[in-house]
Amino acid sequence: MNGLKVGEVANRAGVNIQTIHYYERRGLLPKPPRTEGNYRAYPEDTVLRIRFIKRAQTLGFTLKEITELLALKAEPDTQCADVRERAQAKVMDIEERMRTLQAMRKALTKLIDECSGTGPVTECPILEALDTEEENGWHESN
Amino acid sequence: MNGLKVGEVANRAGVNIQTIHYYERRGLLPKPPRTEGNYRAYPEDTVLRIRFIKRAQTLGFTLKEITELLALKAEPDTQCADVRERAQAKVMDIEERMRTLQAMRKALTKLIDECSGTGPVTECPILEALDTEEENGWHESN
DNA sequence: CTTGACTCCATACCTTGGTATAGGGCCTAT
DNA sequence: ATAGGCCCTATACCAAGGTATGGAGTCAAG
Repeated sequence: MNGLKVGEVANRAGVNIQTIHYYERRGLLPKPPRTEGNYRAYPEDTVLRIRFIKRAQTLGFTLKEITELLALKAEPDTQCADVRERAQAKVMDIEERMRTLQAMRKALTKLIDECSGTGPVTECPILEALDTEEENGWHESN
Repeated sequence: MNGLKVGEVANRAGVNIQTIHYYERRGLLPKPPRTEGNYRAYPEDTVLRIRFIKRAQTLGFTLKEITELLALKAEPDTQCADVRERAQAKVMDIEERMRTLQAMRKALTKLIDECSGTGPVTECPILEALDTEEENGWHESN
């Protein structure tokens, strides 16, 4: 009997079984052939495919995007530039999220600086800002 | 009849009605008194409270954390330092997320630089890296 | 008195990436 | 043949922050 059982794949790839089934449902893993007893019999390279998925996740790609990357990879007509484009779009996306976080951090540290950290909460500039704020540097020069 | 109806509050605060009910269920808004006909009759300051919540969200606080901030605010014994502490913790949290994004961006731009953007996808260094990568600068000096 | 706008409540649905559970079947060793 | 360890499917559940829907009640105007 050639092929790995799901638990074997899960062990080797370092994910759990449900995740593998989930990826199959999502279309990230092709449906493997079955044994007599209806067990999935995975080809060896399934482990590599799962690792690919996991690495792409650490780079910030969503499962939906990874599905697309895998499709590009499988398609022989794909140009390398197509992949590069996705990667560049993802960088833009990451930079956008970084800008949001920077704006948050800036606004927060400003409030923290204004707060002596002493006295009752009724005079806390942080809460006062949240109560009445009109303008706090969010909009210009974030 | 004193008190605002939920639709009025929603309009003034710029959120929708379901959100207000949701905040009430979550404990972010106190349960308002009811009219004869069982309509919620909100005090005026409910609008301010909702705006407080929305502003805190733009600073990165979750609804759970905002619930705590509101509790601190209501508690007369609270020291300003308590609030300041939350804000500082949130800054740490934001910085952690920024580091994650920076690591992603670094790894991605490295791959993009290695990719000429020409040729078939079978030779794409980006996909190759995802297939076989052992070490890509994620761990040291992120 | 009826229509339309508003409100009530409970419940389900959405996204993303899984995890958990129940009730069954398969396979191997003893 | 029976116990233990796998595996199967379907379904529900989790975080987070809402959004949507359905059926019923309320209220003011015409």
